[in-house]
Amino acid sequence: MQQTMECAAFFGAQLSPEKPHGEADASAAMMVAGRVSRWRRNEACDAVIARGAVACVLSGAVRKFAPRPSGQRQIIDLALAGDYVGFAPADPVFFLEAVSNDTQIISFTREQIDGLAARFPAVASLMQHCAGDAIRRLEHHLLVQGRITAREKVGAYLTAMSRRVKTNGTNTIVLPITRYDIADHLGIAVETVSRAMTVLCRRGSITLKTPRDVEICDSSMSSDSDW
Amino acid sequence: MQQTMECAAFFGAQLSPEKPHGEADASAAMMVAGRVSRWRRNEACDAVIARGAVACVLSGAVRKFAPRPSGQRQIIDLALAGDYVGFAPADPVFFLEAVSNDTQIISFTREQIDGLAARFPAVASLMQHCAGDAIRRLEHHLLVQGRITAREKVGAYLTAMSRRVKTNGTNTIVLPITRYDIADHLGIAVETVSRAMTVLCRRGSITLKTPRDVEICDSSMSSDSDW
DNA sequence: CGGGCGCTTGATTTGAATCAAACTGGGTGG
DNA sequence: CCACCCAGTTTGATTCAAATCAAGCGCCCG
Repeated sequence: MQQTMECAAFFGAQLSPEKPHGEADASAAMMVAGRVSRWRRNEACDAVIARGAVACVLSGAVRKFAPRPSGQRQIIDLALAGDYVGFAPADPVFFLEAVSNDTQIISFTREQIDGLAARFPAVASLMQHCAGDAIRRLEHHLLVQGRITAREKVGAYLTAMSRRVKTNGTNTIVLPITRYDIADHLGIAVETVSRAMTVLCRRGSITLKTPRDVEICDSSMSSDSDW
Repeated sequence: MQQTMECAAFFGAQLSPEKPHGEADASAAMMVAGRVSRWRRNEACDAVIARGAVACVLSGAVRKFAPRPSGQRQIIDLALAGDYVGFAPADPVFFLEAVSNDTQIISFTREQIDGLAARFPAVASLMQHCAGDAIRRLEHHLLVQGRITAREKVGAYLTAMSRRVKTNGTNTIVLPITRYDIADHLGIAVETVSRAMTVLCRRGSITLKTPRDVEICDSSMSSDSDW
C-alpha cells in the first residue's frame, strides 16, 4: 500500500467484501470520478474535503486536527491508507495535513459520491460502511482519551496502531507519526509520551529498536487495570 | 418534544429540510416500520441497537457509555430528543441507558433502514445526514475532552448544551444529566465539576438558580484562552 | 560542518484526583 | 404529618500524576 498502488485492486477489495458482482464497474467508476492528489509531509490538504466531500487515503497518512491558541494541535483523527475522511459537514475548525512524504489521496465531491452511490449499490454500501468505520475510530479514540493514566493512553495507542498498520507477520510496527503528533493525538505532553515509552520498555511490554520501530511484546499493556 | 409527541410531524420536519415532496409517505413508513419503546431513568436499553440497527430518541435522553473496572463510566455520547444513535457496528464494549424517566426511543433494524432508504430517497439522505451529525457530535466531544483545564471542559459542555437543549428564548437551560454524568462524560471527577461550576458562578459567567437550572451569562467561558 | 528537529531525561510546579465530611431536597414509611 | 433516608451536590484538606521548565543527545538534511 505504501508503494504506488493498483487503484483498481484497491477499491475492488473494499467494494467486494461479500458480493462478487458489479464491483469491477463500480471500482472503475470510482477511479474515473475521483481526483488523485499527492502531498508532502506537513502540507495542508484540507481543500480536498470541502462541503460534504469524501476522501480516501491511498498511501501515507493524514491527520485531521484543530489548532489551539497555545500552538498545540488537537489531533482528532489519523487516517491511514484505506481510511476515509470527511463524512461530517466540513467544519472550519479542522485542518487536514499529510503526515508523511508521498501521501496520496483520492477525493470525491458530494455530487460525485451521490451519483456513484445511485448507480452502484456497492458504492452506497461502501460509503455507509466507511462512515461507520469513522464513527468507530472516533469512539475508540474517545475511549483512549478518557483513559486515566498517560501510560494507558500510550499503551492503547500502540496496540491500536499494531492492529491498523501492516505488520508483515511480525509484531513489530513502524509508528507513522512523531512523538509530538502522538502527544497531540492523546492530549498529553511530548515528554510524557517519551517517559511512558521508557517505562513500557523497562517493563518489557515493548522494545524500541529505533524510536520509530516498536516491537509489541505484551499487548495487555493498554490496561494497568483493564476495561 | 418532551411531552408525548406527534411522530408524523417529528419525522416530517427531519425529512423535509429542503424537499417538499414525498416526505409524508416516508414519514408514515418510518412510523410503521419502527418499534417504539419507553424506558425509565437508568434502565439499560442497549438491546435496541444490535447489529447495525439505528435508533432515534423521541423524548428524554440516552447515554452511550463503556463501563470501567473502577466503576466509572466513560460516557462517549449523549443523545437528546431528535438525535440518532447506532450507526457504527454495535460494539460489545458500549451500553445504552435512559437518562431520564419516560425516555422514548424508536428503533429500526438494519434491514428496515435499508428497505426504507431504497424506497424513499429522503430516508436515505436523512440517514447520511444523521451519521454525519453523529460524527460531528463525536468530533466536538473529542475536542472538549482534549481541552486542557477542567473549567474549560465544563464551560464547553455548558455552551454545547445551551445550543442543543431548547431554551424558550431565554439563555437558561435545564441540564439533562447529573453532575456524576457530566463528570463521566468529560472524564473528570464529580468534585471537579462542582468546583468548576462554583468558579464559573463567582466569575459571573453563569448563574445557578437550582443545581440543574443554569443561566448562561457569558458564553465565552468555554475558553480561558479560546480556540 | 553546522543547525535544527526529534527524542530523552531531570527538577520543579500545579491542577485535578482522592479522601473526608457536611448540606440540600424530594420521597418513603412509621 | 413528621422523621428519616438517600441521592445529588458542595466544600475542604491532602496527595499525586502530569505539565512545565530546562538541558543534553543523536541524527538527518542542507
